[in-house]
Amino acid sequence: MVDMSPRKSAVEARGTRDRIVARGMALASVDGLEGLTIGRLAADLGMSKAGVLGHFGTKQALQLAALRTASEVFTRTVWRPVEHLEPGLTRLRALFGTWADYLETERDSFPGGCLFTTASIEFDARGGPVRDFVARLFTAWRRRLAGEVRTAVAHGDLPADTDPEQVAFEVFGVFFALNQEIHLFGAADAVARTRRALDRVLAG
Amino acid sequence: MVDMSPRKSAVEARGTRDRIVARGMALASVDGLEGLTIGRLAADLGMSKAGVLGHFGTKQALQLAALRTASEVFTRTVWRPVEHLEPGLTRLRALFGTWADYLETERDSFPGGCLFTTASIEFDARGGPVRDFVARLFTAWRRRLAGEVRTAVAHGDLPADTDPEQVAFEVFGVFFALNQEIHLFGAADAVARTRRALDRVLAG
DNA sequence: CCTACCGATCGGTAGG
DNA sequence: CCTACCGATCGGTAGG
Repeated sequence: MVDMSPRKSAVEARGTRDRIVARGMALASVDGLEGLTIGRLAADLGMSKAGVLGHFGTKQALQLAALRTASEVFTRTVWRPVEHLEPGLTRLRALFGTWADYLETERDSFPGGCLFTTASIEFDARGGPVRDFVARLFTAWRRRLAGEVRTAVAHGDLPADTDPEQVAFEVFGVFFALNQEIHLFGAADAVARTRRALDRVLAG
Repeated sequence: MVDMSPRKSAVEARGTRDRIVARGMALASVDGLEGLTIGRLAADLGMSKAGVLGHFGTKQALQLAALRTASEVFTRTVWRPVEHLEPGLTRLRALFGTWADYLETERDSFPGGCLFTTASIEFDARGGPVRDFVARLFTAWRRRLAGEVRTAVAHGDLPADTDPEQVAFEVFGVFFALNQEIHLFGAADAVARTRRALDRVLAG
């Protein structure tokens, strides 16, 4: 571990780094991970550019740090609260609820909308570590969601001929639509529409 | 009409403008409408920056021109081919086909994926004319799609209690998911998944 | 963690 | 449609 400053302790440096990442997530949510510039981030935080960049080395490392932390927020606010629930349809529906809440209420962390959706659109036609990381996140969550569906089928909560991957594909589509509804249209009835859409996906 | 060049006729200038817009659409599809820079566009076309910008005046006008032309491509390749078909479920299903084809095969025009989806994500947390134009496009297409659903209901092709706006919301979600499937994942079975998803949306 | 700096590129303009 | 240029900002580095 390299001490980044002669003036701040390791604990203080860690706190500064966390503040940078948190602000970076919010800025990237609005302007994209490329639109997230070191200069604006520094000005926002009252720091020098070198002070910001010193914690990461490169812009790409900062982008990856923002995505990694955002994925921890997602895990904490969407997956974790339903982990203790009874496996099957109960947990699946609860998951849909925390997911919709995440898109609706995480305005402080992601004022410009879901950072993963933004990053997916922004990097899907490029190569490199950021694109790979985004693809891995979506793949992992798709797989996990399909697993929840499979469990619900095994419990007899959903028809035996349900295709878990197909359901997962459709559920992601619904949440993409919800994200647009909230941020492009500012629609008030977005969550009601989403709930109906998800019910239909499950009804098969 | 102001002649932009002492050396090119108005017809030639128009052709140049068209080439700029076509290349701009492709670049914006990959790097976004902000990532579309005058300098790269000029270098790509073997022109000077001033030569490019002279046709539009500002970058924002170029962005709007790219979106407007892209919307004409969309109308020509998605809506127009089904206009002559029998109104109702037949036309609706044909529309889904041209739409999926547009996402799958318009790789020359939009190598980085659907420009409207990109623009929606990129501008949804901002103000200004570009955001407004994108929102108007989506609103118009949502309304038109809902109208097709309403027609299908009126023809007895879909249940009387079908909610056309709800169906339109879900259909857009499916196409967002298809766009990701193609460009982030490069998935081969994306169209089959999409067809199944759309069937389920219509089955209600 | 800062100041001071680097070359490259940004959107845009003047003038022809 | 071009050359030549503007101030601002980009990511990043040197050195402390």
